[in-house]
Amino acid sequence: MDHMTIRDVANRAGVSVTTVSKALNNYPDVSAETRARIKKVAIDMGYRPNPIASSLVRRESNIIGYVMSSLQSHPNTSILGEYLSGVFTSFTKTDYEVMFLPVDTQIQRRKSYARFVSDYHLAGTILQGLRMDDRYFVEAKQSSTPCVLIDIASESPGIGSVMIDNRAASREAVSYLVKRGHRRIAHVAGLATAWVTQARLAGYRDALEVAGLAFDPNLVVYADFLEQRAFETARALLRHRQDVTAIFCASDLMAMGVMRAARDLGLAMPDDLALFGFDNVEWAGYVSPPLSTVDQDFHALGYEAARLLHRIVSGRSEGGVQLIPYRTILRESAG
Amino acid sequence: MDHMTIRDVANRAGVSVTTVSKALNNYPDVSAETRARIKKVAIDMGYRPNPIASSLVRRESNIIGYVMSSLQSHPNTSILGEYLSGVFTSFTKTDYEVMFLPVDTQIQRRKSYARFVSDYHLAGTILQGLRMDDRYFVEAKQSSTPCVLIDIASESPGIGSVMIDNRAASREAVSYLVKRGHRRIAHVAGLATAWVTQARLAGYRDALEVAGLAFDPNLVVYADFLEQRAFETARALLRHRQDVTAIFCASDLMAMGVMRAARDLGLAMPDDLALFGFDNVEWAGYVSPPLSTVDQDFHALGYEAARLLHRIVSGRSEGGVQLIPYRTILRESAG
DNA sequence: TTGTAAGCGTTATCAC
DNA sequence: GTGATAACGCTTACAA
Repeated sequence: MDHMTIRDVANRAGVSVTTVSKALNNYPDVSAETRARIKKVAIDMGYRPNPIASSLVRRESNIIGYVMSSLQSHPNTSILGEYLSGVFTSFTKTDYEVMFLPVDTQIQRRKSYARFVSDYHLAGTILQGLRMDDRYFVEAKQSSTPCVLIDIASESPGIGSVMIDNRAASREAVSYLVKRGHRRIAHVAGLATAWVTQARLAGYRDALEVAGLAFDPNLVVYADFLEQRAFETARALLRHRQDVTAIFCASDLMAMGVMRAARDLGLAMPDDLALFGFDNVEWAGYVSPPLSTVDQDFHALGYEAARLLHRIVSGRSEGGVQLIPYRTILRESAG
Repeated sequence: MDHMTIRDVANRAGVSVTTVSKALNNYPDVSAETRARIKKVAIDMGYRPNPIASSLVRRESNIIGYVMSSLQSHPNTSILGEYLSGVFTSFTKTDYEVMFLPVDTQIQRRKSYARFVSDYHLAGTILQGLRMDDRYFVEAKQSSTPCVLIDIASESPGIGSVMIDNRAASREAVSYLVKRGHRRIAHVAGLATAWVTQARLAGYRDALEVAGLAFDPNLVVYADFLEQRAFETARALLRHRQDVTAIFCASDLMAMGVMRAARDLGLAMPDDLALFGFDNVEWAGYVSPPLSTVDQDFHALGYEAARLLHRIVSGRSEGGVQLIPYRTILRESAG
């Protein structure tokens, strides 16, 4: 016998398959006594229900989809492991499995989001790394399958969002630079189509406004979260605008590019140029000078995303935006 | 109608379900004409076979499992995205989906490898980041389900392995240090239970032997692939053994720890201490001094692992060890 | 070459 | 409370 089926359990327990199914799924219309006996038999036999057969008839699986964009080109892949770790830590209490659905221009998927979801009757999805203009993001919003977005705030009902308060975090970082006496603070922004890019830019402007400093559009450059582009744009900026004494970067990796540019131009850090990053990636404290940054707990983001999704799936939540705590990390780079 | 079934196609095409199934699965006993007609109808209707129903009867799914260890604590998670990207790029030509099976002491999975595989009738698995003493590694070897190991060489028949030639790569790196005149070269090794740790250590010894240098066990320390442990062990080593002028690290992250130790002790790099890393992670060229290292193409590793698995699953390969090219990257840290 | 019918292992419906 | 029976959507002997 390859593996036990519900029939085997039924035979052994001397009841019908129906009763076994009901007992194991905790239906109310089974006597406590029978239920206990059946459960014992099932455990003794090492019976495990076949999730595929179950999915077929229930038209819903216990699989959730982890949709992620830019697997290949995105520089912050180091974070992926943390996200996933959080997701699994959360799901370890449940019986969910996680299926992977990468969305990448490189990896041309034939399947649409809708098809992926319906093919496997996914219970829900978590979407991470998507940009505002991603096809899958639009599809997910229209789909009736529960989903939780990481790092995108969505007003749509029934959709969950998990993120830190990017705007407040950015405001804090830039305010710190202001407090250190900087008056010309540039901002190396990320990818324009990323939701967080807008939020962090807004926080940057907030801080300037609070300090009574004028916002200068020329001091904002977009480097698409790429080290090389940050290097290039920052170098160009620092060459033309020697009044700039501090830079707030929307990611640590871009901060690396700025550091490289500073080195290239012979600027000492933090004396000639103060720097603030974002993310607090694993090596942020090891570069020289150690990088001041905003710590995001990616594990917690993944954990809460999974938890929220689970609540939505089981009807215990309506979705909405959930904020995760962040921390401002002060190291030498910001002076 | 929620979604098309094979019946709808059969009705529309004026044939039986059986014939549709045969036509769509390219069975020989269907006339070319009927097959063409059926396929056209299916496409016109936007029909997609239900993989769950198919799996139930075929007792095999088109899902492969991506088993990975140490999701949380492992420092090299930055590499995960590259691996996955490669896997998906390879599978994009097929109809496989990827299910995630993290194995972590933190994330206590109730399921065994065998159960995971049989519950979903996985077509095969890719195992990455496992250690030699991992329970799942042992189980996978015993299982009859095809699997491919990344970074573990296995002699078992029917099992595939994909990796770079770690031993040769290490020998090359250390030989370079020898060529630069170093005579006392230490080795910061990784986790003792990782397969690559042994291979890299062997390459280190090879290089010493070729150069006629004595192997000194005291010059080998294990830092478990952790930055902090590398920092501590390297600092202790460098304090007691001031004759050491070069260090070969089994990972770039550990090399960061060594850099920190050198800074701590006031050693200039590469003049007082030359350094060689391993992996060529994204930021390896951005630290100061830029790190000499061994470039692993993690994307290619993932790609080839998936390709090999696909060949094994379809009976076109027996498994075996497949080596991926690597490159030695010389930067300032090695002098 | 095509179709009939019997499953795959569950859950849902509705009698008893 | 419990149990036949009919699905779920597909594949596959076996007939025709």
